[in-house]
Amino acid sequence: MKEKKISVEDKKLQKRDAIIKSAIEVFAQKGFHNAKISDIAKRAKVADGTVYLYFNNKDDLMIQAMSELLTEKLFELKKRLTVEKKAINKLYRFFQIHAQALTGDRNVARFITVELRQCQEFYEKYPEFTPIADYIDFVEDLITQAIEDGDIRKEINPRAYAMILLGTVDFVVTQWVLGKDNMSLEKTIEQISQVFQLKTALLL
Amino acid sequence: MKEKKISVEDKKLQKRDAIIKSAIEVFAQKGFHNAKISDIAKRAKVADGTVYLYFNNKDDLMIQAMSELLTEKLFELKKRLTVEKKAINKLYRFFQIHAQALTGDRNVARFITVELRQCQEFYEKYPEFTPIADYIDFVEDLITQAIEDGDIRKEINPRAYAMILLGTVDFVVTQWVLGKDNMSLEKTIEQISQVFQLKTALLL
Amino acid sequence: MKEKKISVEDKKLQKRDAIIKSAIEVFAQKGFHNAKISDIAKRAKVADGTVYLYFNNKDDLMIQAMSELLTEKLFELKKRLTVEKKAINKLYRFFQIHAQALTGDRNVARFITVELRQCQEFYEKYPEFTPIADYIDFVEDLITQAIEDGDIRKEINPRAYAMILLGTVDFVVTQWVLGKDNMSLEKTIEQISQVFQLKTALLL
Amino acid sequence: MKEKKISVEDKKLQKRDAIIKSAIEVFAQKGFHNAKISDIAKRAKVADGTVYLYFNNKDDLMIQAMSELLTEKLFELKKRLTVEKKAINKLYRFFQIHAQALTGDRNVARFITVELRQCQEFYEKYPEFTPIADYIDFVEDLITQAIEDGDIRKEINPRAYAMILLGTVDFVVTQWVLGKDNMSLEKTIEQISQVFQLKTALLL
DNA sequence: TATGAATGAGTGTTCATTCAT
DNA sequence: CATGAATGAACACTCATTCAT
Repeated sequence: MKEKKISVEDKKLQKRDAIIKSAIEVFAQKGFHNAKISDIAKRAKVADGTVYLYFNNKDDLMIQAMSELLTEKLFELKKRLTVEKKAINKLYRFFQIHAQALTGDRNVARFITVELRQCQEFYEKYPEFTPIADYIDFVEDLITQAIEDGDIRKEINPRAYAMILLGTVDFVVTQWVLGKDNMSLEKTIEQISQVFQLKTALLL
Repeated sequence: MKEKKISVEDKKLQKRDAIIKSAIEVFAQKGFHNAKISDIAKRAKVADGTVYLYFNNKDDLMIQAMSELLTEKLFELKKRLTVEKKAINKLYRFFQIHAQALTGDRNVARFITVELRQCQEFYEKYPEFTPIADYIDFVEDLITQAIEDGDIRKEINPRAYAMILLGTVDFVVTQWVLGKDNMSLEKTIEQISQVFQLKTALLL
Repeated sequence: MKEKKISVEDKKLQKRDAIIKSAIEVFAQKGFHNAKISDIAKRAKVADGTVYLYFNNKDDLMIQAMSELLTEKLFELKKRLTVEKKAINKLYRFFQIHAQALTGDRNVARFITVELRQCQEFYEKYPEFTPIADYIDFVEDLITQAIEDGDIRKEINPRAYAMILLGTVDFVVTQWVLGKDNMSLEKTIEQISQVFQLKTALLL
Repeated sequence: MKEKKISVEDKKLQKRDAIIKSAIEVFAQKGFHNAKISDIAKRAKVADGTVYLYFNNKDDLMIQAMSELLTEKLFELKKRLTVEKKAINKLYRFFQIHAQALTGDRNVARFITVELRQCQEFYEKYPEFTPIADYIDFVEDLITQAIEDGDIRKEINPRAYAMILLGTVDFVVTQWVLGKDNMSLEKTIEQISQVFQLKTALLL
């Protein structure tokens, strides 16, 4: 009985996860407005109507898909950073790892850099939806720690520097996603990374 | 006679400009996909069909509106930078002026930071549409000059540094546009500017 | 269970048939270009979108409506001709029955004589759409048989004679449909029929 | 003065004729509904608005273009038939000449066989528009004369026989225009012509 | 007369959402 | 819970017609 119940709930979760997974893929490939619920349902192997058993509407699906994707990516990223002990080192690996994480899947990269923005409607409708805030907070914390460690000058504003780092990743990945940068992404990341390290070396 | 001719041509230009202006406003407020041609026409005080006398279709209107806006903004920006003689100074004023220019009109800011991205479709359909490339090139040139002037270390890759600068502006403005940054835009800009100047002081 | 299943499938067929029926009526009354999908949908008592569940587009609906109508009419016609044993008799009844069949429904008549032609676009787009070919083949076969029976002189080209017969029906019905023939359709048919019989009597 | 006046009127006529000529060409090529006034105007080298100085609207232009074309064709046809003295001979040459006249220009043929029909709207709106009636009357007269000459049996109804002849031409040309008849038009015409002559020989 | 820029009504088609089964 | 057939609102774009010049 118990097992059965669990199995039923598992099925529920499985179905919801399948839809989220499909949604991320389809939204990423086609963009929010060009993505069709029926495409997402088909890919998740459920009926169109089933999507509405788990999500209120297309907006809701988008928001939940994004939240989940970003949460997951941030979680993975944090895990990979545990190998570094010092905040300053975590910081400079963050840049590379974050960029490389996106490089692995152009669709996901597109989803995060492009789609995430176009949804002002969402931000207005759902003010609690603050997907990038967690990233900013995380990086800001690292910088604060590095300052406390004496690895970054205390004159530097942590939030400001966080935005420089995140903004740069975002911009570079966007240019790559939109296919407007002839330089290879990896090479660009490397060059920028060097600039940051040059500067930071001097910031000590 | 001559005046009449001019007046007719002026009217044409006025009408086209009015449509472009409306398009920028409506696209910025609603986003490309939610913007209706009839809204744009109404705001420009012309008939729906008139839009199609000046533009091939909605895509074309979007692209021309963007191109014109970006060209105009870049032109203004360059003009304002002429007061500075040294490249390094131009560079550090660029950041502030560019950000302030966007601050002046939230719609314009949203248009450039948000809409400009969502149009991967455009970039695929119209590869000749490279609106940000001019900005990157301009900043890159300034950096190259500053390096030649001996004001920035020659180890720094100009393109990489250009992307750091532009990416940061873009990110900050985006956060402001999407209403997710509680700090005032101006203050953020100021703080980031200081970080850059700190670094660059050390870059000498 | 079984009945339920059948009933569902029946409903589907009923809906498709209702749309085809409406399409024939509306296309016949207004002509292809002036017929609105919404008119057809309304008459079939379905939503506009429902039409697109059963047909790809307006062209497709037109082609399928025509095909179905012509197939059905030809089937009925053949059935009614079975009472005649000899090909020559079938042939001379064909003319009358075909004409009378059209007389029964001016809309159907108009559809077949008028709309069938205006669709050169269709013939170019969909070369496999050959609605009248079956009619010509059928009549040609009858004539060939009549020749073999010795009821029509072997000097007569079957295809040529088939076109005379079909062309005449078509023309007469067209004149009637377009309301340009004051003589009653029935009377005209009768008179022409006599001419054919006169001739054929002599053809023996 | 007088010459000038005439010249002005000539210009008027020239312009009107140019528009009619263009209309026939464009209507024939694209069909009534797909033909654009602007296409016709461009081909006639006048402004769009100029068309409306000579014709009330698109319908009117269509009707006048058709009338003029048919009148002209019938006039030419009658002239070519004057070489024959006997009605019966005129009759049997009519079939060939009429068909050949159409063969010369597939667009004109399409115009007459296809477009002429689809305009039930016209026939309803403008009952005085009876373009084919003249053809029927002409052929009917020839048959009546042939009967009077003793070349066709008096049992034959002239109107009925006229419709057989005209219907056959119409059908054959239509099949050719719509590209559904593999046999060459000329050959078909020849074969049908033989059938008629066979029969008529016996009608004496 | 002649022009052609401007108009705006008109429509095929899509797709998020619902609900009877 | 799950389905997927049905719905119908929404919208880009066309083009016959007008009218100020």
